[in-house]
Amino acid sequence: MTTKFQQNYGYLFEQELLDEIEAVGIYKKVGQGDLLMDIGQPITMMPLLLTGAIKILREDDKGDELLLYFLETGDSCAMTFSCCMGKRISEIRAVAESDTELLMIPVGKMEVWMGKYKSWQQFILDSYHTRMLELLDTVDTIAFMKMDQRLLKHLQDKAMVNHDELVQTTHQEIADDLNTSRVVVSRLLKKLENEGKIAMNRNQIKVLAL
DNA sequence: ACATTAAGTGATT
DNA sequence: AATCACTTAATGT
Repeated sequence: MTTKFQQNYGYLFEQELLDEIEAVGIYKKVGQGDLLMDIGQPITMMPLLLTGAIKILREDDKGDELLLYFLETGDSCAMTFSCCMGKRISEIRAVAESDTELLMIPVGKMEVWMGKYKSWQQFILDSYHTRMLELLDTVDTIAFMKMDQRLLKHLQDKAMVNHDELVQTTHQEIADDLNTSRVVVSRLLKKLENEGKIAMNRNQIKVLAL
């Protein structure tokens, strides 16, 4: 665990901060599909991803989900930052996209470190910035791209975060992530297959056009 | 062999 | 692009 942490974050922080993080951070391992954080839940810890990936979802009043973006190794969750601005309730849901190892930091510490370590402050601001860009990208995607393009992009993203062009999922799951119906996904996937961009089998899709 | 779950299809809005 | 109402195919027990 220590080595994985050093590998991904070692170059970011000074030794003193690294020591503090290792002293106070709680190592956690979660399996694919595990719920890490839900809407309305109080935030007490902020995660630093060591391996794996997490998907961040929003939910509408009817319980329909929409995927916002993925978090990968080296990322943290921007929503946890806002809890330092007074609000301590999560606005999003976080689900493990794959088996994931995390280092959980108590939110109290991140406030203290903001003042104490320049490198930490920089890390938080950078993270916030990249999350913001990710979010803008998905807004663009939802607003301007047609379903077939969104679908292909989603598959490519999924292949990317899992480091595997073979995506293990069902049409229904994809439909949930994109907030559309399974029938539509099935039809568009068939079209993509005919175009030679993907190959399909039950429960798995191979992304050929990366 | 049977039940369950995933995926395909045509028609309608 | 969504929904309905099936059908067909793959898989688990």
